[in-house]
Amino acid sequence: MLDLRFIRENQDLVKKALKDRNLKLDLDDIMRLDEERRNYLSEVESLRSEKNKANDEIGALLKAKKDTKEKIVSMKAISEKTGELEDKLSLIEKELDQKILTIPNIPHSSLPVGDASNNKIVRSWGEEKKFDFKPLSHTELIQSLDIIDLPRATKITGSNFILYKGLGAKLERALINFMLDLHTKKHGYTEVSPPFLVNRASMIGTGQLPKLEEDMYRLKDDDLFLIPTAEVPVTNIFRDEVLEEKALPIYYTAYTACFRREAGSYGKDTKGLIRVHQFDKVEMVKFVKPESSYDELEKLVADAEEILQALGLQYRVAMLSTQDLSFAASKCYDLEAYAPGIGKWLEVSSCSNFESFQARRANIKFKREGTKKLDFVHTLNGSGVALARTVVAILENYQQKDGTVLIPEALRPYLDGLRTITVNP
RNA sequence: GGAGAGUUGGCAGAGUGGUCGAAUGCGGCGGUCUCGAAAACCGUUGUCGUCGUAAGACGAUCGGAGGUUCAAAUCCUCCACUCUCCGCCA
Repeated sequence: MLDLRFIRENQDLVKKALKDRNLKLDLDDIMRLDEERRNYLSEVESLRSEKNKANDEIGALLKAKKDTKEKIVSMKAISEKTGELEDKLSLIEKELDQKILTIPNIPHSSLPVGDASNNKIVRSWGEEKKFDFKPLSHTELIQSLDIIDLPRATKITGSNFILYKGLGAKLERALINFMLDLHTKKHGYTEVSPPFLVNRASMIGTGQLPKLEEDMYRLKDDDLFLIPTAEVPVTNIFRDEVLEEKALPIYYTAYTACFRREAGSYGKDTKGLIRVHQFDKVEMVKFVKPESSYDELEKLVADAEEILQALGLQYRVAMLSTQDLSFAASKCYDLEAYAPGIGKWLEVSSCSNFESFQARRANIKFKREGTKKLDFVHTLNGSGVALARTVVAILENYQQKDGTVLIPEALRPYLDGLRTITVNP
């Protein structure tokens, strides 16, 4: 969330952000509410002050063994009046708190303004694979190789779930290990393995709630949520904590399954592995000082890109436009790998700087050395990378004329040196 | 799942209805002493908010949310978490 005082003092900036994001949100209404709140607050606070004084006086009278009757009567009156105003104030505060949580982050000034068609391709890597045969789509490949069984996954759970089999399952595990190894050994991340279920406070902390509740799997009896991304548990590691300046930056990487209801997206990418309710992902999360967060974003993107490069997958990097940017982010790059079988660019990574937006919600601060000052950290995260779609890209890019799939060299050490995916026995 | 005990400032730990934002100890910071350091002594030491140019004044905060009361760290209810015992269990 944004700081209320910041909003108050920078209303034009916030209004521009809302406009650039194409959001209809009545900021004036929120500002009116804030003014009302502050008016009530002053009144309540001065009454409380009176009340505190009266209370002290009663204490003094009691100690001196004098009569307190009169004082108690007058304090009762103050108390009643205070109570009434406090009730009104708390209603206003509740409404205001809710509304503030619906204000998105301010897009960074470098972003293209407009809808997704304005996303800017900032660079590309690799070349389109040439085939001397007609490349198959991943849906055909997983069937013929018998490495992923979608009908049975649907039987077990429902549509858009995945059952990996044999080399399919091994490929998945190899990818996870390969990515974690690269990030921990080469990029300086510490591996963490967090819970896959989180509470409401964590979901609010990273910004999934209150806005996206219907997109989340929720366990009603416990009011817990299945994580849509490791970003949620990992960022919340430091919720309500004050970090030491010298501890920053902190780099974490985590493998988790990710669960998404994808409510309202029926009919879109419903076949195959592109849009599924559960997928594996290796995520990178950073906690950094504000002054370095944009440099850290570039490094984060490079870390994700290196995964795709090592896998030999053609990809491009898109800087998201203001309307394509997620609620909590101020700047985001998407990595899109090319899938020649279906002829599509697949979003396999999303790397964002949230500045202090999440840190403010989750209350993650750090103490600057030599000062008493507490500052919010900046948080970033990026997929490094998301798996189901990466599997699609690998299968479609590395397929051979005989219907087998070559295994990218970087993965072979994780697959006992195996070179090719052939039909599952 | 059942029974019991807890949750207080950076930490330890007192406080069971009224000058309690909270004793005391440790730690941190500043100072005295010292060539320097240690020890000792003195002082200081949370966070958030409102008003204010500022100095500052005031308010909130004793796990969270409600309630009782003129008044709550203290009493009551619910919830979360921690510990002990029992049950179940990968």
